[in-house]
Amino acid sequence: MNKRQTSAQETRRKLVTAGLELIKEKGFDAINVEDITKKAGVAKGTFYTYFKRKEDIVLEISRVPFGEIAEELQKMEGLAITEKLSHYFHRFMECVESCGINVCRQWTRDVLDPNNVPDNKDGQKWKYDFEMLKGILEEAVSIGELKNDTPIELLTHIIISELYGMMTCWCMSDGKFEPLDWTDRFCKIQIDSIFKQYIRRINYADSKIK
Amino acid sequence: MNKRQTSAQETRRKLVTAGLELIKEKGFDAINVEDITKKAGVAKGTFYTYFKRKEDIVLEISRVPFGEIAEELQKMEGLAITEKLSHYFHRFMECVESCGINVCRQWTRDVLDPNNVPDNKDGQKWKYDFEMLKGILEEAVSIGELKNDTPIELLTHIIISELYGMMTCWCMSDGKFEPLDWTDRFCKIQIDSIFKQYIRRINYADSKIK
DNA sequence: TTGAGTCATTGACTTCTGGTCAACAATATA
DNA sequence: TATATTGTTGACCAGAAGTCAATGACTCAA
Repeated sequence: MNKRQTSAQETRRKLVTAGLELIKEKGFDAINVEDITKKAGVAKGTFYTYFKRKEDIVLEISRVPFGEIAEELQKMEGLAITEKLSHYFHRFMECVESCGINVCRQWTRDVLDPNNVPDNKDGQKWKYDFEMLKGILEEAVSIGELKNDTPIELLTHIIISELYGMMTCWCMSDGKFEPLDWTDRFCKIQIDSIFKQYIRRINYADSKIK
Repeated sequence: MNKRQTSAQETRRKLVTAGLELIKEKGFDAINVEDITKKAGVAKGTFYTYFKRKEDIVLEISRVPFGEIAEELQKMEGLAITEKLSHYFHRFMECVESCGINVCRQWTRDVLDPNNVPDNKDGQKWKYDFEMLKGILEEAVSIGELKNDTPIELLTHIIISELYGMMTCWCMSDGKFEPLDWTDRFCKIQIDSIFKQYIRRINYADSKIK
């Protein structure tokens, strides 16, 4: 990587960091592009070298924490799908909590923005989540953990719906309840209920999920 | 009602109708206030006689259909709570479908907008839904259908989370699946699972919810 | 070493739109 | 009929997103 590339990468990083801090603190709508660039120490126009729209920086913010979850799941090979999903739910809400309400609000608002049609089809946060979960289910079917007639697309939608429902509800209620408490008390029951009819594992009764 | 009041009511109605049509067709962000007022046949400034912010018209749109659901539920006195909720979920998604993706998108986006702090505390759509559901649960506890230690606030949050999760997911996937199909295949299982541990009814096993 | 080409950076500028407000006109009231 | 009230109007303002031509630091091949 030459000097030019290093410097460009550094500029991008500064923008993302400045953006995250400002959105966390004041909320997406309350700040403008110039606030971000000022904090990052660059000119306004530079923002548009790295992002097409003001909104695009929000997706960037989710990339790191959610990338980590994906890695963790790959290391869980062999574990029951309910355990993987339980981990996913748990970590998802952990990220939600650490990113804060303002960032999460914007993730969901952005996903619902009809103008948000990135060139890259996977550019939307929820599509990334969707593909990741679908992969887990497909693997479970392929190793015989789930029945062959499991409606993968539908189940994936259901799980995404649970996750975004929790996140949305948490934001709506202004962070009234503890996301992790929520996950513990609720998600596991739901995961159990969603999969009961499709699961094959003999040792299911011994699963950690109750 | 005198002439002035009648005419004002009519102007408001024209604005809501025009707004609904335009949002349905083009989406909230793609239209501006002048588009709405032009279609309604009034001047731009008139909009702000009736609504504080452009966003406020979206809440107005949900008032009629969701008001109807509330009325229906009041007529269901005596029925099991699972049946009431099943009806609620069903009718909720019916409204979601009939209002269309663009309107639903905006409902959720609006609920997540930190600037959306109407004077009237119940001015936010989700708070209306919340109070309505909480009322149903409270009644169920008072008549002994649910145990006294039922965590009403938490369960209400969970149900709201299910509803908004479904709606959000439907919008995200661009209306890919049938909302009512979703309700039938999924919600009933979830309702069942959410309440299982709190329900008292002897005839629960005979409940229509399976 | 050099100089032509590349590309990140800049910030003034354009464009758009949400929201305001003072003047006006239609209606109510005494 | 005169005065008060209140819905209506549209020019205007403010603010912010996004553009673009000029700049100059850096790259690389000769």
